[in-house]
Amino acid sequence: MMTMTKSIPSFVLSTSPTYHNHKINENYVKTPNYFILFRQSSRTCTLSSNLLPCTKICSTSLFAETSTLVDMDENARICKFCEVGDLKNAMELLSRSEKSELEIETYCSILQLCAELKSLQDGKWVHSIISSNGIEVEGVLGAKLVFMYVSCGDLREGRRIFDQILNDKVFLWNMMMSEYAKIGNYRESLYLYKKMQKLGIQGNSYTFSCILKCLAALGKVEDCKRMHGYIYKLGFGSYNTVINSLLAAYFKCGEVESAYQLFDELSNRDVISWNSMISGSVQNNFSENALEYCIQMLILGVDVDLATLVNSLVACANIGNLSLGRALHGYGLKARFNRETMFSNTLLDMYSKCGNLNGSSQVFEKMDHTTVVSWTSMIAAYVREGLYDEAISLFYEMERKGVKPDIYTLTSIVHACACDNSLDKGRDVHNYIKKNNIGPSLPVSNALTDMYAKCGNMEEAHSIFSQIPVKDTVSWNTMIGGYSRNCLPNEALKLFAEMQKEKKPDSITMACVLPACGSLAALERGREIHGYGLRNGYSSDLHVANALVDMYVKCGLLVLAMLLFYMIPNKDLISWTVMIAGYGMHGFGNEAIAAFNEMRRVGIEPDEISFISILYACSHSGLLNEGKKFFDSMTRECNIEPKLEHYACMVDLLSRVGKLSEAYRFIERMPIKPDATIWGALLCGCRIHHDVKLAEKVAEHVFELEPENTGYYVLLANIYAEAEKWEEVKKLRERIGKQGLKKNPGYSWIEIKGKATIFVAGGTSHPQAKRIDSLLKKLRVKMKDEGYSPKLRYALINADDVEKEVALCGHSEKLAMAFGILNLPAGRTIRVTKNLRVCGDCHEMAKFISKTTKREIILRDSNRFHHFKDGLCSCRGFW
DNA sequence: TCGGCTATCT
Repeated sequence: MMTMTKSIPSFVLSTSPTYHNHKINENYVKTPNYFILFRQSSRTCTLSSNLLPCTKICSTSLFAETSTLVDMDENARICKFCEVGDLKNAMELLSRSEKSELEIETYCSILQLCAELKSLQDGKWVHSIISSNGIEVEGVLGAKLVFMYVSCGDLREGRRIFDQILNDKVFLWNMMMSEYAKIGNYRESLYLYKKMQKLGIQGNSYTFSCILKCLAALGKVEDCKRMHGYIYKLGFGSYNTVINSLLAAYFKCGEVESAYQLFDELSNRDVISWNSMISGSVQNNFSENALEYCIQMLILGVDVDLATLVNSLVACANIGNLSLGRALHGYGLKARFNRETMFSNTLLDMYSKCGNLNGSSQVFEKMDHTTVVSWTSMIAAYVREGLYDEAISLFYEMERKGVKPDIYTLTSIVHACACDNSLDKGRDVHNYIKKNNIGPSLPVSNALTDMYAKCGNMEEAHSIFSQIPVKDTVSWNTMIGGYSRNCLPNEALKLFAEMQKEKKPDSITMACVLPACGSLAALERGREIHGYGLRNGYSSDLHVANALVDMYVKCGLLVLAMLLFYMIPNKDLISWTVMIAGYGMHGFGNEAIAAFNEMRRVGIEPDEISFISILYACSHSGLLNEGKKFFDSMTRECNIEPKLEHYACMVDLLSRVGKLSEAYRFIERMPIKPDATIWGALLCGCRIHHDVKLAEKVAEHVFELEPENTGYYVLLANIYAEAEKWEEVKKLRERIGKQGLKKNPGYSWIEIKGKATIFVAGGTSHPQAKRIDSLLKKLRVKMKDEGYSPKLRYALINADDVEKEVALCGHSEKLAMAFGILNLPAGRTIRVTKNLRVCGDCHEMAKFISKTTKREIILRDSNRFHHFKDGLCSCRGFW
């Protein structure tokens, strides 16, 4: 029954001798050579499917003598099956064997095979046989069982046995520790290390590599340093693997200096050490240093491997060093690394990040083997250049070529749609994802949330967001930022509060939520968030610093904003733009100009947005000539084509200073079609300068372009009212009524003790309504006594003067100011925010209140800030 | 060791 059907297979001879005695050696290699050899050979020789000829395990070379093996015992036969990887027969034989005949070695042998084949089921079966045979689980057998369970992925059961057997094998301890490290349970790994020390088991180089990795992952810098000393004390200082792990640990912890010092003192550097320096520097944003190490390697003639080139190319990409990137490209070609897909992929990405799309395309086209990474990188390259359509068509081309997109591809392509602001294309991709049953993954869901938010569809964005089972920081940030960006600041703040219960906000969260505080003028909330940032070290982040300056500007604390601005060490274009706009909003045109010039002096070139800021600042301070000069310098010096926003600023500027016909001509000569805001700016000027005739002409343009915007009808109505053309006011009201339009209601709010109270015009529902009313009446009387006359024209009602006064008294900004006086301690600044522009009568009254109550009033309207102090306003009439 | 998603300004 046991016959040998073929001649002796040669592969058996190459079997590793260590295999047979089942010694667990310390440095166990997961896929031993014999196994690979076996697999390769098995293609050329067929073995008897049933039973194999066996021999005493150790005498492999005497296979020929064993053609008749009837006398072989069960143990040897099982081991022989194991040796050739035939688990099925080995298991069968094991099940049939008498328990008294089986040796520990045999169990070990079969458990080893189970581990190699990762067959948990068979392993468990062997375990149950061992138990039912009454074999005590200890020593070598225990270790083997642990090894089997851990190898098959059942760490829990492995650990249970590990704890039972009280072993002193370093290998097994190392294995347990590294398994815990693999699943990210670094604490358990460290716990085992401590236990091991207590038992007096000396670690080896593997132990230290693993422990360093865990310490680094947990950010335990001091422990890493202690370990550093300990390693040298124990004499592991000459082990490259240990020292390289130490280098990696220092880099992981951000201890760049310690890593550099260690490397400097290192006499025995191998290529891994060098590569660690390069990749560690890159990880810590020291790409320049990384490239220096790379160059040193080349100079010293150290062998450069793929990792060296890949990491160095990443460094080139990070700092945009195209020339060195090209040189490394050349080096890689000579060394024939261009066959390595990873080399080409990195290269492709490097060219793109250095702004050389052509280079990317060339690399991509020359590649013999493209992978999904190559395609994704190419797609990202197009997105980087703003070529969204190209990116999207490349995505579908890749699809047609049968390359399956992964989550990187999908996030990239969804991002492309987001940048393209194209809801339709985004939906297509979303549908593609749904149709292809690509399970929702966190990054893709985040990207989809972002895409819908960027396309302005917050309902869809929220729907995706709410369906994410376990949200990460990015999910929350995306949603909060989406609300901020889409003018839903209350939703942003609400979600931020919700987030705090589940996830720790990071610096990006701050940058996402601060604009919401700014737009609500929610100073208290903004301050709280600022404090949170200070406590967590986020406020030194440039994005956060910029967002803070902007928030304080919009909450009316210009001085604080300035202070923070000047404390930013590395101001970027956005820092300057925020500050320039801030000066502008608060009526400090000359300061804005000084800042703009200073920005250019320090070498930061303005972009179109900073030009909007400076033009806006000029118009709000009535600086006509300066504004004209900036407008001219846009094209002449900076090569920036003025857009609608810039023209709007210029029309605004001309109109405010009373150059209405010049503004009209300016609009007529515009090379692009003026929109409603352009004509609206002129209409506003007509009101300031009481030009009814021109206003009527301009208004028709506005109504044609934006018939649904009630603000413009109200503006014209005001112009008529101020000219006391009550008939026209009435006609206009009818026109609004006929079109079913409703006037955008004016409301103002004031924050007291972190709580915002909102007032609407004529509102009487507030618990303090009576007190507010009587305070306003008293102030009105006092105003008249001191020679102020109410600006009755702003009442927009054709009624007698008393009625008009009553109507004016109920304006929301007055109610909010009065509420502030009644509820804030004496001398405290009153900060009121209004959704529309401040009314002229309210403006007058605010001046008076600031004088008579000796209070500073800071009123933010939809257009700018008004600082009232001692009866004067900072806007000096330019509003 | 390569590629992705979140942030500041009119």
